[in-house]
Amino acid sequence: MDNAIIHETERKILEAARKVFISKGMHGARMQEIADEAGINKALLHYYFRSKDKLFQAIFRETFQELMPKAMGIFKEEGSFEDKLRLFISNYIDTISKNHFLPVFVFNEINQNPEMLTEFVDRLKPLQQVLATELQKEISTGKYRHISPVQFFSNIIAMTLFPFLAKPLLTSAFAMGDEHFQAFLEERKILIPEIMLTYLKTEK
Amino acid sequence: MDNAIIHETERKILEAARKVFISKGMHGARMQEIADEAGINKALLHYYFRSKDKLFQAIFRETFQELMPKAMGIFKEEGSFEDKLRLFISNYIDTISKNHFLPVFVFNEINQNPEMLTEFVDRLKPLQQVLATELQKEISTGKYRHISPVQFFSNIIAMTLFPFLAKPLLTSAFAMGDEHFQAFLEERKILIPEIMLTYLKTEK
DNA sequence: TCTACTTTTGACCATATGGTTAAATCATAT
DNA sequence: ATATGATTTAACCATATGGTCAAAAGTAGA
Repeated sequence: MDNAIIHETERKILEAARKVFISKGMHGARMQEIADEAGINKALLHYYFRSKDKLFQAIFRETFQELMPKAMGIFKEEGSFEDKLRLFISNYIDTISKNHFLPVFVFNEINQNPEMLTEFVDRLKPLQQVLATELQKEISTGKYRHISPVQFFSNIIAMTLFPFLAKPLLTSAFAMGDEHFQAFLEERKILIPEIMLTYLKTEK
Repeated sequence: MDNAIIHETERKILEAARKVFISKGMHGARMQEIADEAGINKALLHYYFRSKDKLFQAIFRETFQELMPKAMGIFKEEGSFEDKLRLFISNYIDTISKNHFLPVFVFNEINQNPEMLTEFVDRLKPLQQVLATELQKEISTGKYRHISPVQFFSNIIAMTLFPFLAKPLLTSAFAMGDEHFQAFLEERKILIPEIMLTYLKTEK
């Protein structure tokens, strides 16, 4: 068996595990269901990944990275802070749109097992750094009023991710169909930056 | 046994179940652990609540109500929209502060089992109604620029709840201790209304 | 005190579940 | 073709888990 096919099985497992773990969570997921979903024997799961826990770790690592905003690339480019912010939010909404359930899954698992984070803390710093620097640059030129990086970051991410976290609630409370929800997301690509930038550019 | 003591047992069970369910989730929770936590026999759980599912329903109903913002009271009072908004956000932050883990728990369980919502949809409408009416009133007098109720609602709730959903992430990424996190929350009681009101009051 | 009723418990059951193992199948190099 | 090593499977295993049951303990009225 050549490498392509070896990895084929592993890929099928990861794909299936991802699907099941994300929709049922670590505890709700069943090894048998993952095996069925992957179309293989349950023992094969243990052949490739020693235990449920190890398999889960693999999936969690993957999904955690996906959820982390890819801001570095954008903010290191040329261009105005405003344009970069708009692009970042728009991209982020598009990314998560392809995986509506990522935010709930990741936030839930993190809350149930915060130690998992230690592994990622270092990888979080650069992102936070870049954002803080860029923001500070604008503030110190007097273009924007002062706001701490945590507050700024929290507001942007909060407004961007919330629709996905609360999707069932929103669609049921506001009687939205799927198309309506999509339009709602599109509108937010404009609205979120508009809200934050209006605040930043208004004299206190 | 008089009523007070009868209900004592039931209360102990609900208290224990709440604690365990909220920290481990429906699937992660164990009936034995709930019994231990309540200091009673496991069979008693089934005597008072027929099954794990029934017990969970009881807890979920309770916690869901707690998470739902108590905006009705505030917005039906006299006073300016702005004051009511500020009061609402401040109260909401204080409420959830006493139960940091409520949002993750509720959002996660809803996502894993959205049918649970059907029971609550009706109870959601009045809140949504009141908020929409109050907001529309301000918009139509020209005081505020136009924004749809869903968008307004989403932004407020998003910014208010996000710190609780992402607490482990925020505290680790921004190296916050518990006191720092508390101060961060306090600051948001001012910041969130300020951001939204600045946006609403700025000409497009 | 005796009786009827509710509450509480220890022991138990059936099943689900993560994990193991030994054998079978497959691929490949000699 | 055959031996060697990797991959895959069916059958098992030990344990955890939700749930039941019959008996014990507690309560209260006659």
